[in-house]
Amino acid sequence: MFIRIEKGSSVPISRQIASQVRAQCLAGTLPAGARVPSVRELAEMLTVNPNTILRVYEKLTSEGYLERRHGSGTFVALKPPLSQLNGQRDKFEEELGQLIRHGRMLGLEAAELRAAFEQALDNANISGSHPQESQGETST
Amino acid sequence: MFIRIEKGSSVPISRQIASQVRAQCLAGTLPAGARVPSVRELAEMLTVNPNTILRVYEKLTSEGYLERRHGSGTFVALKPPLSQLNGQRDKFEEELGQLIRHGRMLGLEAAELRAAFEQALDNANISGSHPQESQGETST
Amino acid sequence: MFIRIEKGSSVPISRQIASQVRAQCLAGTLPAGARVPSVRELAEMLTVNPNTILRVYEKLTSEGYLERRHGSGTFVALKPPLSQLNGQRDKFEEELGQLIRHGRMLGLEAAELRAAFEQALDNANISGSHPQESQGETST
Amino acid sequence: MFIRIEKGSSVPISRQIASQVRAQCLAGTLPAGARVPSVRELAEMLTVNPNTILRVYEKLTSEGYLERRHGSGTFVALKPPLSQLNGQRDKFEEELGQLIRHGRMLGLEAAELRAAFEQALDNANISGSHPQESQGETST
DNA sequence: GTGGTCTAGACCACT
DNA sequence: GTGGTCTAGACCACT
Repeated sequence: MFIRIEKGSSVPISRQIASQVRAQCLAGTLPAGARVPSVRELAEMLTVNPNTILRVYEKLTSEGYLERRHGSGTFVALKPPLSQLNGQRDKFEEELGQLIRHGRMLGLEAAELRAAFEQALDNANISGSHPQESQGETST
Repeated sequence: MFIRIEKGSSVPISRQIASQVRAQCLAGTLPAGARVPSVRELAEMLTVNPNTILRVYEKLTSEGYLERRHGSGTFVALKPPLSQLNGQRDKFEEELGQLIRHGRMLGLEAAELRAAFEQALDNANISGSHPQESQGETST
Repeated sequence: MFIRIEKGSSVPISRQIASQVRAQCLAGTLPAGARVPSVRELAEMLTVNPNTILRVYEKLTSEGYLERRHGSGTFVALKPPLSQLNGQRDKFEEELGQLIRHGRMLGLEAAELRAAFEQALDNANISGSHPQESQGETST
Repeated sequence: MFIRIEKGSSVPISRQIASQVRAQCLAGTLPAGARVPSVRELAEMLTVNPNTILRVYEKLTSEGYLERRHGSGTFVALKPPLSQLNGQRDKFEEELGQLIRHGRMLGLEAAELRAAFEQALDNANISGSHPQESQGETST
């Protein structure tokens, strides 16, 4: 399981972890039935208080994403709440909208915002062709 | 002054307001010396408790964005901390990166992310030419 | 932490508390890193509303005197703004000057002012030798 | 009438003026029956809003310090509330005590406080002999 | 009218 | 337990 924590962020660590686990369950990156790290393992991996991880697992279990099997570990639910995928994506779009409005308020132009977006896409390690570039490549 | 509050958001109202005012001060949308709505006015406009607004104004004053003049109102500081503009933009890019990684985790492809981004740009009322469209323009 | 509130004073409670905490941070009476009472504790100790204490802690945090750690308490900043010590002392002298001019306007003579001053020093629990007394000491 | 305003002070201008006028009435520096400057004159002298002066005069009149005679001006009351002199002096001592405790909290030693006090006395233009100096002079 | 201070109390998030 | 956010409302001070 890959989790990335932004320690400086104003978003609480527990939420950062929870939303990333949720996303990976919904996207299938964490396949149904897969075992996730134990509370202690993940706590150590992220250098976070084990209690924090415990709360996150508890919450995600109550939400139907995970299943805790006493003595054997924590697993991605066999039937994760896939119905929530669209809701999560809607929320994603909503947040993207807010963030872009914020960028606009900071005086960033459409072109600058696009540049930042493509940069961020690259950093997120997505290869997919970029419109401008592919256009240039093919037409030239 | 234009402020948009997302009441459902997990980001506290006060922070939403604060970051929007900060951005507008830095971008010059709120020019130095301009009077901002009174605590009560803004509270009414946003249907938020006046105390919440007061706290925001207090914080922004301590940060150097605003100036409160007893009995006459609250104003954009004559010398707003413009030096923070770049820091704010860096923070914006950082947040954009986080959000896009989140979208990726939700299984969204680069193309889908781009579509969502352009949609959000449109909604943010930015006309600037879109790559796809510019293609159309050149081809015509 | 020792705080003394003059409830009858025209100086708001919150400012009285703030200036005393500031002074103790600068003088080292409250050593860097030390834990200060929780919002609720101090509120109870001083029989003041917790919100008032919270505001004070917020302000002092923004000024760099304190650090709040969510869930674990409030602490004297590791690097308190010692640079402000001289400024605070200058302010002290300025206020002393104002007060003494006021005493003069009330018709108090230099001798009376000195008597009041020595009395106040005694009450402030300072042993340091008094001019008059030291005279006695040297003469004995 | 001599009034000194500290514009940077956190004490409102109106209170600074009021307390100085009160003190001068009680001390007799402003003798009973004496005419004080008109609202406009004083406002101009102190470059303060006339409304502020008006409020001060109103307040002091209601307290018995001044008398306003329509068409001819404002005067020190023929029978100013001298009974308040002791109360004002008590208040002065109380404030002196608070201030000295504050100085102590700032880490100032008794000797430093005394030096500041004598300095302030000098600045307040009081000649009265200083204990230390006079002692030194005579004994040496 | 403006902002400033303070109380009271609810509910949430974090360790 | 800790701090964080928010509401509701009183009363004061300043222009």
